[in-house]
Amino acid sequence: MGVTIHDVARAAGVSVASASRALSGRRKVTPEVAERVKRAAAELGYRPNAVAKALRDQTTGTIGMIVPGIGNPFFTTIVEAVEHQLQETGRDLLLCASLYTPEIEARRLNTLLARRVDGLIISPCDFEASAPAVLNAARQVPLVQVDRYIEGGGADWVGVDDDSALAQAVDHVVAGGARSVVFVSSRLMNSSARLRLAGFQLATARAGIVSRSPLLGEFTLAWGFEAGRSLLADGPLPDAVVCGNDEIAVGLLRALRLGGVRVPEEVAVVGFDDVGHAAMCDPPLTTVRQPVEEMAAEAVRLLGQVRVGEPRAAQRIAIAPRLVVRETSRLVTGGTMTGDGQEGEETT
Amino acid sequence: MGVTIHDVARAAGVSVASASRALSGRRKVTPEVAERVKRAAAELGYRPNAVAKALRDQTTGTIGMIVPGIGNPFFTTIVEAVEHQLQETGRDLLLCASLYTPEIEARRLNTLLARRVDGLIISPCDFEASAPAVLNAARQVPLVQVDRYIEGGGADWVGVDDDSALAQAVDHVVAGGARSVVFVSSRLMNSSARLRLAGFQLATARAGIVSRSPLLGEFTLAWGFEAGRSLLADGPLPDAVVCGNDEIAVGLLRALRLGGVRVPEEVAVVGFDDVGHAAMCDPPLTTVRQPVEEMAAEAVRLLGQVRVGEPRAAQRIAIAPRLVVRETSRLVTGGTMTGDGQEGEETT
DNA sequence: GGGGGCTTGGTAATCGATTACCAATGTCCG
DNA sequence: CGGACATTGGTAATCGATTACCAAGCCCCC
Repeated sequence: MGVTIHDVARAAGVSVASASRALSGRRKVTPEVAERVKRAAAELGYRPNAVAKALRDQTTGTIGMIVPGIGNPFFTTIVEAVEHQLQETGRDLLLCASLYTPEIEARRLNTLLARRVDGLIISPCDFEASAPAVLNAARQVPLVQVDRYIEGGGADWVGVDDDSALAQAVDHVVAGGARSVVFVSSRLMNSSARLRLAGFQLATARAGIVSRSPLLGEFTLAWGFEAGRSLLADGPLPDAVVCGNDEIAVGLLRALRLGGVRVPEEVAVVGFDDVGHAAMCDPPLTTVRQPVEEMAAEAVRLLGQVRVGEPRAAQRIAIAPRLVVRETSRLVTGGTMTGDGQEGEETT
Repeated sequence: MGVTIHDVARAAGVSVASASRALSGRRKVTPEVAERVKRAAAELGYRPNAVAKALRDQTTGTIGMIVPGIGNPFFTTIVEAVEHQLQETGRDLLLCASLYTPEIEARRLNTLLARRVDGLIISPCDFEASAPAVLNAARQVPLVQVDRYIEGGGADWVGVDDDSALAQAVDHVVAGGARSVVFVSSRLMNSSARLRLAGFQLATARAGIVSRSPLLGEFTLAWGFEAGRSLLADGPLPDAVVCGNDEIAVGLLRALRLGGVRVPEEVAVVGFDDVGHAAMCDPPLTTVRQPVEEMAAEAVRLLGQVRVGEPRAAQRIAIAPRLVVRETSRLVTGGTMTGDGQEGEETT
């Protein structure tokens, strides 16, 4: 604690200016001075104060990130990917959770702005309620939305191409012989839910398939389970169920299993995300893999392009995902695309 | 961007001192001045610069946290809990991942120290290699280890009581009739692996049980699967398998299922962590639940007690966990302790 | 030998908020 | 009415690193 560049300069017998120059190398100093300063710094254990540097330079080398919840494996994966990208450029991540609450989200935005982050990456929790705070923040600092976005298209966004995703999912089950397909997802509180439903409807229409009215609840295991039960109760089962995320799919699978329905023989099930437990549930889940690493890279890249106050059309980047076929859907192609993709990370 | 307290003072027609005082309320000003200043601040959209405040106050209101990986649900859960605790006191979390690599970990420690975090919470990735950097950091700033710790006991630690955990696991399967028990875990690279093995050995000895030699690999699904296969291959199966974490347990379950072994009828399986997918694998896993929220609260509390440079015996706080009985072990008690504990969080 | 130009070191301003210290004014009481 | 004391506002120092600006010294060539 507390050895400053003044101490280093004194120990080396030079001025603070020379010390700073010797250490940063931004202007030349005699080799001898450089040597003395560097040794003094090493001996004293000098560690430049990033706070002072930030104040002077008007840049903190810090990016703020806000996601609805870190308990959710999908967001976790994005956070991890973003952290990874930032490390490449020596920046650090200031992480916050909005707990799916617009008010908390707005507060977090404010503290991050007060901390003078160099940029913001956010997945706004609510399509409408998040809008004012997000737009306001975007006026102060480069801001990129990931996955979810706010209405109006006022800020840059990076996400998955939901149309492509749902088309792949629907085409896959149709190729497997399905003639009736149900979509089980979340109510339309956020952009993802909206886009996925739209993508599903587009894909089924194009495939000329009967799509029964979608079941919309929450992006949770519990809702998946409940939806599964109501499918069992409500008469003839569809040939396939496409889910808005993997949690729903897993809950649904469990309900079907308890109901004695065989998957994929009687009903095919497709999830969305391929994050966390999709590969290890039973049977392993066919799902659409979110291109998380690419999304993070793209978000960080975009962040570097935004110039605050310089009006510019908001960018929207949708990355095409890939369907990962496992065992909850019938394989029809000769060449399998089966992937496991479980990296097996260490725990505890 | 860039309205400072000087701007506010000028707009209100007072000095910066008065403006600061009116806004912070740390000294009295005439109601009239207070009113003028507050209105000016609101009109200009003044947002105090936290960087300048940090420089002046020598405190950033930021806690640094380093975990081996955020991809891992166990660490994610701790991060979430710590973030939650910090919010209570208005502090923010600067999050880093060491990627299970001591060198990266040391670098992250350095940048966090340079950013003058007010404290550090770390789960050191290596029992030995992490020690120098962690001890050095602990000399500069309050530091608390969570879950994993470094050799020598030189820094505070909060974690689970592994002896109690393993005793509960072993006693449970023994009560269910098991006479031979195998421990499948990670090689002893980190403290958790060491303590859990020790706890297991203590518990089996006390129960007078035959414990075959433990299988030690990694804390991964893949290793659990491999261990399960070798159990199947190596002759008579044990009555029960206790695992070092849930990933291992899930991998093992899958190997046993493929081998046609019924769980829990032929072999009982117990995991460790109860985080992520334990409740939703098939059959739902009996496991020891880590008291994550308590650990986080305790870590944050400890952080507040540490005074750097004030020599003090390192604290070690081991919180007793609770066994959550699900379906991979036989129930023997009349009153079941079955818990599900799946909160069902939103995704995407 | 002298002047132009280059190199290198030092002094002090800067970033923005806080606050120690001083000054001015008001209040109260003998 | 005068002095002691309380209250409130302002000025300037502070936190630590960077750098604009200035000055000194040196080289080179005419």
